[in-house]
Amino acid sequence: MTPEILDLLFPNKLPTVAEIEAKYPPRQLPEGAVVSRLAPSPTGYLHIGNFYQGFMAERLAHQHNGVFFLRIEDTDQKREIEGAVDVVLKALAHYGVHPDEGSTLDKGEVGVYAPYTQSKRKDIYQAYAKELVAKGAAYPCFCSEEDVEMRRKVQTKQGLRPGYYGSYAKCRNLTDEEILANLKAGKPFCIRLRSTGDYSKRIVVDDLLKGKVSLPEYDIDVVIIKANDGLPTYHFAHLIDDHLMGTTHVIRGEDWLPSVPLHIQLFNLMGWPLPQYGHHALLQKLGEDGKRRKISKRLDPEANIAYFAEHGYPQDAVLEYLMNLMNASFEDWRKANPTIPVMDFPMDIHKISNTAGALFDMVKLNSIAREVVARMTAEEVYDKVLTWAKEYKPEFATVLENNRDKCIAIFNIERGIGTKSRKDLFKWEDAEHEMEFFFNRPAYDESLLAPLAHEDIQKVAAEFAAIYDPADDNQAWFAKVKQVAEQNGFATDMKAYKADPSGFKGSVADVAKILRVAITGRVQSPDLCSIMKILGKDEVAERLKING
RNA sequence: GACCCUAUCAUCUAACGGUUAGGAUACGGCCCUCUCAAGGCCGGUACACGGGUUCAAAUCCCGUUAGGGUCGCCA
Repeated sequence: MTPEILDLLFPNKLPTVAEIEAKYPPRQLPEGAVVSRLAPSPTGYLHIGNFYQGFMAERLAHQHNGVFFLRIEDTDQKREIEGAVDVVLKALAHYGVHPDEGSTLDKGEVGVYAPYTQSKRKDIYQAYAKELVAKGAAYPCFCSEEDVEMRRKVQTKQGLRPGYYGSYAKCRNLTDEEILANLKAGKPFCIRLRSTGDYSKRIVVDDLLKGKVSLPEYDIDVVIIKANDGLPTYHFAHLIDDHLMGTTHVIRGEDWLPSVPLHIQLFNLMGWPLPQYGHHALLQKLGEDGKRRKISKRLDPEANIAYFAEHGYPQDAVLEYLMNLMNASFEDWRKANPTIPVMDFPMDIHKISNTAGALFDMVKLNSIAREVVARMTAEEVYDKVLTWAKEYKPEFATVLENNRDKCIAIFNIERGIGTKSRKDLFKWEDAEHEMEFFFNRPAYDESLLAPLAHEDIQKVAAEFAAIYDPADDNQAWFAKVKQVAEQNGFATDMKAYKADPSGFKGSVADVAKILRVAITGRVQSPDLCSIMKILGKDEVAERLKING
């Protein structure tokens, strides 16, 4: 490769490889420290699988006194969306998954290996690519999209493995004269790796999560620098960045497993130490056809991590659910350590199940959310609901802010210690509906009380209102309910009622039902005594007035 | 089509050659009970199939089948 060609291929002034290596020296970290990363594409959307992967990587790094960084993989400019990086940053911040390096919401990019945005690292990739071309380890390819398309068609038709390899690698052996002619003719070109792999040979990789995997060597001359913008493809960017940034552990979805031989080839070509690879199974969903499939951006709203914030799932519920997917032993740990933050769980990378992808289970997530909320104090619930409402339901936020004490009292109803708590509220978007009758007098609907007689209902309500005292504790309150029951021919004792239903107008349960419907407008509610206390004597009396 | 990964209750999974195959969620029942939500107790359901290896297999090996993934100048 002549210097003339190299200069035509890479016309810009580039730093030398030595300069780059000097600028980004290896990390000085204690023995055994893990450096891992989350490397999303800025598509305006953080996929739950991506978040899952990042969370796993973050735990691994931060539990092994290492570094977790965020790198933005924006080498495909067609997919770029304004503000997309903020979407990622906000999601991570929301869950407390903190990168040590990379873009931040308020301080720009932090970290000594900056920039962490691939489009800003173009010169770095180009410098290495230039060196590879100079060495003959890579070459310019002038094949057009149509050429590539045609080749694939032919190969597929003949039942051959598609790809730019062997005799199908048309530009692999162009002479300098041919290259020069193409360049002078202004033909666009990409840079391809001159693969040294032999598809008939095998390579065994020791994957952190999969164990030993045997794969064919990679013989395709992949594109490393794209023609239209000179930016690298994923493979090349991964090589350069994870080398320079000192990544020790590459945690990613198993959809990357087939390209591991390529990545190993690349690292070997450069003479760089290999990172430890760990490929996790992909999160799945049950499709309409009853078959499993990847969680899909188009079909599944919960594929977007933002879904859970929008619906007011507690952060810890999502984290605990995902942690449970990583290490099933998390459940046992949680049971034994009900008050310790999820981030203190010792996640064990070797215990991540090496199975097919888990089906995303919303029901289980809900169940975990109930437990998470049950562990909170009423004040915590209030704060969380308010934070959610401010963002997604401003008018509800106003109600919450104007009635702080009342709301906390409401959230405190039947809030016991841990498992004994009420577990109906588990996502904040439901709070408004559950609290509605505290703020708006419900319409009285007697059909809910059928077949009780109107006069009985009226009398029960009136008599209870007359003796109701908010100072009563639960026992005293219930004694009065029983008293009213007795006065009106309702059984005070459920056993007696069940033994002889026809001997009474109904039971004490029916009396409570009358009160409940009048007070809340519903046939089901939390503890009625507590509700009445919060409403106060006057409001209770008002709601118990049943017109003739 | 080629290559790779995976296979235990409905779901997430435990088991790392010897267990009545364990737990959680879901489901059903009973108890508790002013309704609901809880809580307590109990219950049913699983080693994909076929061959080996072994005294012994869910576990190791091979095959079959099934599901998933990859085969882009997307990541």
